[in-house]
Amino acid sequence: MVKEPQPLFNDQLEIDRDSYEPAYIQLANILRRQIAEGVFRPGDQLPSESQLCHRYGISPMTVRRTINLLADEGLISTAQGRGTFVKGIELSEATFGLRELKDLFKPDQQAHVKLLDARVVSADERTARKLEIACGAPVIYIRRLFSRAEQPVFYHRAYLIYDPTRPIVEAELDVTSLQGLFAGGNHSLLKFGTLNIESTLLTNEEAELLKRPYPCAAFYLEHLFYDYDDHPLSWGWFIIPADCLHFTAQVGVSPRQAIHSGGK
Amino acid sequence: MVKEPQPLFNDQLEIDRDSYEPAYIQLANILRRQIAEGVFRPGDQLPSESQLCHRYGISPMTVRRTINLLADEGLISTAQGRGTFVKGIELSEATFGLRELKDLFKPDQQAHVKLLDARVVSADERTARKLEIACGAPVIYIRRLFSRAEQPVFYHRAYLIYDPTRPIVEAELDVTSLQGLFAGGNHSLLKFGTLNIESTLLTNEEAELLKRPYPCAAFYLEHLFYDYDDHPLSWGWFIIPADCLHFTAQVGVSPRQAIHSGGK
DNA sequence: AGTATACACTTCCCTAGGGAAGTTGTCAAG
DNA sequence: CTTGACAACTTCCCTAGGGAAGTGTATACT
Repeated sequence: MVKEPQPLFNDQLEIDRDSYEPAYIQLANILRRQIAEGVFRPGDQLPSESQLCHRYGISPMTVRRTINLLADEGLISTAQGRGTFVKGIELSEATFGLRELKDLFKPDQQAHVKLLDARVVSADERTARKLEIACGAPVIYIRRLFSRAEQPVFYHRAYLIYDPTRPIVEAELDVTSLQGLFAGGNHSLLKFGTLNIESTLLTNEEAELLKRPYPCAAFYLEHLFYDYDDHPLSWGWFIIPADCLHFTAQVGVSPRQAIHSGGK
Repeated sequence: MVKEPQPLFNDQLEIDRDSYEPAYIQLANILRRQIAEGVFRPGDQLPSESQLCHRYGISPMTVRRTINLLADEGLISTAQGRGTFVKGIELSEATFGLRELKDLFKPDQQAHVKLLDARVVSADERTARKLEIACGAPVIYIRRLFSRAEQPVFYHRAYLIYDPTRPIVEAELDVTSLQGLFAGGNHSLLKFGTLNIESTLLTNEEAELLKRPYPCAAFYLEHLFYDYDDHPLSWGWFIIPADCLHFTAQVGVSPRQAIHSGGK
């Protein structure tokens, strides 16, 4: 029985039904902050769903949704019949995305794409295996260099299925296709893709193109895209010098997460 | 108007109420497969929630849950008042995890940790800034080399807050702490952490320790952990040669995802 | 003592709606 | 022709439960 406290700065203890924020998000924020403040520590059991219902005066379905949300975030874990528990931070659960990379593609006045090559070649063994075609079959080969403010930012090589009946060629050659791939809104033929990130050294050719000294570290980002028939459509890779890109991730509850909305 | 087709292998068209699989997951699989098969293409509008209710004979709440699930996956997007639409694949939505890294830490007979250094030093400027302490204040410095089958796998350096009143020292020095950090189950003092991944060259010292030729590309994984008082506790970085680690991710609907359960 | 059962507890999934809020198209009034 | 009201959609959030399934404990029985 807590006596009605002063509504401190952002220190919510009850669900405000008149708020524009949904109840399930408000509850998520309350629990998140309690975990962040150490009210519940890793390994501790959280109040049961029915307890939370009574405590905050909301229906089970809404509580359930909050629990699912926090479980998705990796903050808590649930075990049927036992309870829900606070998880300790796990490095292996950290995830990072390609948002930093997306910024590189952002088109503005300073951005410039130079198409170095675009021709039909015959597939070598590695390309043929990736694209699931016969060795020696014709494929489209493109090379391009992306610069920003006269400074080379990354180098892209790709092999595309050669199929005159399809307009994929122009779409892929187009500068905007890449940018659309990152920014979304491209209603393309691509259904599925796999990505692979490695760390690598620039080759001499790459170092020259990217105007970097040798040796120079870089990210190697490989992509392989499939169409709606589950056939490979394009395979290629980006070479991005180390000074142009880095990835960040977080684990656990950040202080900011607990204060701001933090919804999905 | 499709005429009732033969129930092909795994080609579910209705919700099976006797299945062990929840209805919302079955519906997610149905929609996922329809998207994968091109029944709904990027940009297309999906049937409305009430239509799905009638079509599959389930309640709105269950449909809602499916929609949320697929939206979380990034497969569809919803717009209030307009409808729900199939999204094209977006590279910027790809997420990479650190599971590959977790495997490196997996302790077995072949794994071996060599503690190269563990002593108290005074913080230089960079360390002091990261750990939010005074320049010159004492900190614990540790260096260790992790090998597998006699082959060096990564090199770790870290600076820890020097606080004799806390047992963090032993916990961090312990080999298992690292592994626990990845595998979970550590109910530690750590509340929050930030990670930073870059591509780098091995220094001469690192190359020698890791038994790699120079030059050699590597991942640089920096970590900064905070305790429950929001004070930095440890700062350090892993150096992982390029041949020991790579990250993978997928975008769009993979054929397997559409067939298997794929629920969370 | 050891075993089986019942009970209290948990999470989990689901029903069958109602109402708020946003979008779009229609249609009448100006 | 333009504008504004309105209806018909949509997604979104929520209620107030019920039942299934898993877990742990206390109790009764062999």
